[in-house]
Amino acid sequence: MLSIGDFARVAGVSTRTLRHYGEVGLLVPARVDDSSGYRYYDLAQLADLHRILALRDLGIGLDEIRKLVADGVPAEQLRGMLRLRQAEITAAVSADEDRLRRVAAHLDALERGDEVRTIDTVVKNSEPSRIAHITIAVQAYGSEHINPVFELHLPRLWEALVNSGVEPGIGVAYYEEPKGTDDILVHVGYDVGSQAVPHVPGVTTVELPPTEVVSTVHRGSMQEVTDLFEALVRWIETSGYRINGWPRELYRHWAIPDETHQVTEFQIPVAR
Amino acid sequence: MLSIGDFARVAGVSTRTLRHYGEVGLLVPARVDDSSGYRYYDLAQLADLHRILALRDLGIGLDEIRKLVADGVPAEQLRGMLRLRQAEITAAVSADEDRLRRVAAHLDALERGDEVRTIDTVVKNSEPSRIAHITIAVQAYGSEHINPVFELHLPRLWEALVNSGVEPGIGVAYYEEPKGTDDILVHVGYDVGSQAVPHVPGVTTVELPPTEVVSTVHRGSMQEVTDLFEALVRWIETSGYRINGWPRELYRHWAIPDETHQVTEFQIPVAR
DNA sequence: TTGCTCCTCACGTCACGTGAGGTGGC
DNA sequence: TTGCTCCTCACGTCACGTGAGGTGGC
Repeated sequence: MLSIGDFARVAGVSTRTLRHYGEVGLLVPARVDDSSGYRYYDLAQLADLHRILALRDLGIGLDEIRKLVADGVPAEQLRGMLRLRQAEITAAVSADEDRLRRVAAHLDALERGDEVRTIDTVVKNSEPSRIAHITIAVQAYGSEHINPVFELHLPRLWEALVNSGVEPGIGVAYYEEPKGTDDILVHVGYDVGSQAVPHVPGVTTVELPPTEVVSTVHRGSMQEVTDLFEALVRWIETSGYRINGWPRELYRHWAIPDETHQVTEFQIPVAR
Repeated sequence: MLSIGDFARVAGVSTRTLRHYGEVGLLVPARVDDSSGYRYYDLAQLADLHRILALRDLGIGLDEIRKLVADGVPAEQLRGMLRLRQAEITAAVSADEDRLRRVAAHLDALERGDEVRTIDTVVKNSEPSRIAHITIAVQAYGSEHINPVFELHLPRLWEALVNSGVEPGIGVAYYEEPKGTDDILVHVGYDVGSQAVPHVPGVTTVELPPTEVVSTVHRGSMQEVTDLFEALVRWIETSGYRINGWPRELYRHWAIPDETHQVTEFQIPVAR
């Protein structure tokens, strides 16, 4: 018979741990003194405690351990638990390795002194959206090519939608680079939710399915967002993701002419 | 201005999370309605939230994040945090990989149907101990060689100690295999704690320093413990440890002649 | 009037660590 | 009498998830 302190010392655990295991019925003292409440353990219980500690070390919860030892640790059940834990730990390792790459990507962006704070960048699932848009081909990115699309064509789309009884939501654009040409197709329009959109020449309605995206929020003017875009692409590559779709811009808060209050979300679909 | 639900949807978090961030002062709504208590967020806060989520994703605690964003996320401080997290995650990964090897070692023992339940095996730090022992050379393990040591020589050691006024603690043995010979040196004696041991011919007092050991508890007779010992060595090797000292036996509960209640702890010093 | 969104508590999670305040044997 | 060990509460941990019970606008 050992006192709780001696037993704890022999096993290399704290007395609090032993009391806790008693409380949850995992390992109750062989004898508890009636008057003093002192706990006494039998040395034979050292084997039981070892078994508990071994299972705990593998990351099995005390509840599971209790069931397991109550059943006498049948080989089949133990094998199942171990296989399960193997899968769980493997998943945890690869999640941590992914995380490690993301940390490295942020550090890399810091080192190269990227203007852009990649630390504002987040990986999330984009909401599904349905947009009514027009499509215009341009020669290159850069405001001298892009601006006309927004200034000439977009107001007409707005008008057409409103005239058809459709209430436009936030502005959305995505940039497609078809193979075999140098053109860039600017698709730009408005979120229309679940509203029916009557046929308007030149206007297409598409569903943007929900997808994993790397997202960052930009405040202010859309001049000079090319740097931000490039930093984002670099972050994606460094962090071990792969670009998996056309980049999008969501004009969350449209504020013309006071561009400083404008809020734009950039999204690039990604996959592992 | 967005309601909490809309803001949550845009950011891809739960409303509970937003309320929590408000509670802890990490991200308070731009406006709270006086009468209804409704929270309203500014779209400009989406960038702040993204930053919080990005840092959280790296495993940084909300408290740390609060300090960081309060200071405007200075590059130096951010770099420090990221480096720290890098080290922490790396440590977590390698701990998980170790764990994975231990799981595999248990599974391996199950597969080969080892008599011995390696699941009783635990890695712990042995208590430091001081023992007074005699040393006898034998030809091989096996009871026909080992038993005489215990039956002939050990009782005399006990007597000598007691006669010298020393109170022997538990029995301890360790088995040394010196290079260049086939002999096995059986060191066997008693724990003497901090008691002074007078000189007795043939008796040596040594400190067994605390060390990381793989330990398992055996109940019953010491016949046929060779299988257990071999399974233990196999477990050690499969689980990625390295044997780092001579194996020990601690006779935690000495019960002769009723050997079924005997409790022996086997320890093998290990390192990574 | 019926859904929908929003509100405020407040408990639960997991395995103990860490006091606080008190008692019994050498 | 002074240490030492042991005892029983009971809060704290971390970032929310999950009801419970209730309210205000379309």
